[in-house]
Amino acid sequence: MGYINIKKLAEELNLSPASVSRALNDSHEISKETKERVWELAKKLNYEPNPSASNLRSHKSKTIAVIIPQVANSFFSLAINGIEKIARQRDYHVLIYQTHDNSDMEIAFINRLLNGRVDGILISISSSTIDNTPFTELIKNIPIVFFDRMYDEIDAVNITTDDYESSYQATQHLIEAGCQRIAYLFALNNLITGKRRMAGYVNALKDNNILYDEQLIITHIENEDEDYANIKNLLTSEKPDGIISSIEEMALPCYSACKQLNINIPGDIKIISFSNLKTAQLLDPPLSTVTQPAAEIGQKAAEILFKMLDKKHFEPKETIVLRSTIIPRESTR
Amino acid sequence: MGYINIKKLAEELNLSPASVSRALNDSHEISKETKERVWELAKKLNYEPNPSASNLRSHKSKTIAVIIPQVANSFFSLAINGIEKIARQRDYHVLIYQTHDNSDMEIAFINRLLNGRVDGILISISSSTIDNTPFTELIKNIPIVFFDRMYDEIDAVNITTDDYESSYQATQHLIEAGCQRIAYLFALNNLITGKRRMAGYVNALKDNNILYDEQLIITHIENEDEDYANIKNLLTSEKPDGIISSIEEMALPCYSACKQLNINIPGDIKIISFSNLKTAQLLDPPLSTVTQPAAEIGQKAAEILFKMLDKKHFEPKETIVLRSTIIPRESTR
DNA sequence: CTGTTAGCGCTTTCAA
DNA sequence: TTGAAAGCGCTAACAG
Repeated sequence: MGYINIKKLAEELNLSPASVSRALNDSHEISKETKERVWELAKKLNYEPNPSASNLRSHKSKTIAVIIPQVANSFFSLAINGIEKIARQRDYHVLIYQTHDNSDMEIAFINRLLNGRVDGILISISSSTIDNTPFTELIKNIPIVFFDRMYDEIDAVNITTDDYESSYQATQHLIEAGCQRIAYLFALNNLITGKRRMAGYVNALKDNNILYDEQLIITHIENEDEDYANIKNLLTSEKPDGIISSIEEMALPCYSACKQLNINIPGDIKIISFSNLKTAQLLDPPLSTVTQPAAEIGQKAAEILFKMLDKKHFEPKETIVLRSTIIPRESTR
Repeated sequence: MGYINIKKLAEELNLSPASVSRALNDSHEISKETKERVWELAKKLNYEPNPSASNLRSHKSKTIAVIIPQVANSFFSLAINGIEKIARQRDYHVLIYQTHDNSDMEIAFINRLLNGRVDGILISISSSTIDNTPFTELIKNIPIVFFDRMYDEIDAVNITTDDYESSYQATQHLIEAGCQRIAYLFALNNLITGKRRMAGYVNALKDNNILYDEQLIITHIENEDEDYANIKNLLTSEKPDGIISSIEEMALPCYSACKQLNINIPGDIKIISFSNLKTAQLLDPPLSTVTQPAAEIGQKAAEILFKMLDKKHFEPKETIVLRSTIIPRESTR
């Protein structure tokens, strides 16, 4: 196809190309009957407007970009799901970019998107990001919504979950279950997300008069084997009776380590993790989780972005907080 | 940005826009020193070409589309991972469309993509697809590569896995483990993928002189609750001692049902499933799997598509088969 | 309500 | 090796 264009439609209908264009875009300055003649022929000939031409002229790409660390991740794939749903409702197209937690890629992607390829950007920043200065400039040039992983300091539109509160509650949950030596698997430490989760843990300990012990903190590193070794070491030398994992990716090796060391879950140690694993209840034992409303976060982020695009001006900066759900599973065993 | 365009670069450099364009595209009819002058200024001014203008004129969008049933799925998210990797190497952009297994959406998406928005399409067709006639036309209009879920009958480029062989081997594995009444959880029944997996099961039974029993087949339906009820019913009334699940989405409820019915895995029943779950070994008990090389399939599909785009003609129709891995876990218990 | 004209930013002839 | 000119298909501005 593509052979059929507005000019041909116009000839066929004895109209000017401009009128055809207006009719196709449902302009109010075209009579209803003309519109219907145009629509009928367009449909009959299977006409699809050329997006490049339209975009070049109108400066609207009907496309948004999603920049995330990784697609193959339970949270992000669900978020994309939500985003795509909203985009489709609006007849928008969705571009995907993976940073693999490399913040340079992030900046490079955005710079490549400032030329009109997309109307707006949804981003979850990489955990290696420290310097936010490039972003303070970028968000002036294109509508951006941050979701889940965002900056603390810059004035942007953010969609996030109640990281502090849910982490606090998860800790409280373990304490009420009798844990006194609760270890914390620390990740996303450059991000406000990670800091808040940590703070929830620390404050819950304090409010329960349990001493914070640095020896019980393991910080996530890139290397899987080292991570695993560190966790194993923690389990043997510190003998915690509870563990909070701030990411799914650390809870799973922790499970393996417990099995290997013959540490009984939840008898010897209780584990709760931030996780969106659909199969959590089938793990051995079922994994207690802090589950984020991932798809809803994606949807909400997309909705806010479209609101910004509709209004043709940038939204007053705001942060929307959705609530996570704590699902304890120890009892089911 | 976006304010800086070729015309401005040309003025600044005392060159014609045409020469600047040629230099930026590394044309061989431009002197090396001119190219370098252009590149230097372009970089300095952070120039990014307007993709709409470029595409409108050159009919190259540097964009591919990925049409899949669902992002939030272990196989497809890994496949996207592989696709995005190759696309980035080629400086291409990746659009994502979810069909939610609705074949009408599929056709609608493709029709919307025939207007130059993308240079090529990677597609995994929906399991509800029966009629392939729209596709026989579509694949003449744009380069398309089918991956994992494709048509049997049409002459297209396909990337797939050894569904028949791996299913045969999985069945053989259960038989060698002593199973005699092996049930089959049948899905993707409209697709050649599903048919081949079924055929592998049937032929393995035959080659081992085990009677094929229709009562042992459960066909996947959309409704989760009904699926679950059917599986439970199968377990109680037919008492199989082995189960092959042709998709992950049926193996998981099967696990739950066994637990609920106090059927011991793998003591009373052995289960193996087509699955790409990274956490398979943490399930209770560890899940024996037929694992597809998901990311590699995505990569390969993208590579072939780019080969088609490079050659500017359509690839001779071919089917590339990658091998799945069978991972038995019963022994680890 | 409809037509005419111009031009978005780029690439591609054709000519020098 | 470079420049001038045309035009991809569409829509916005201006007329009428």
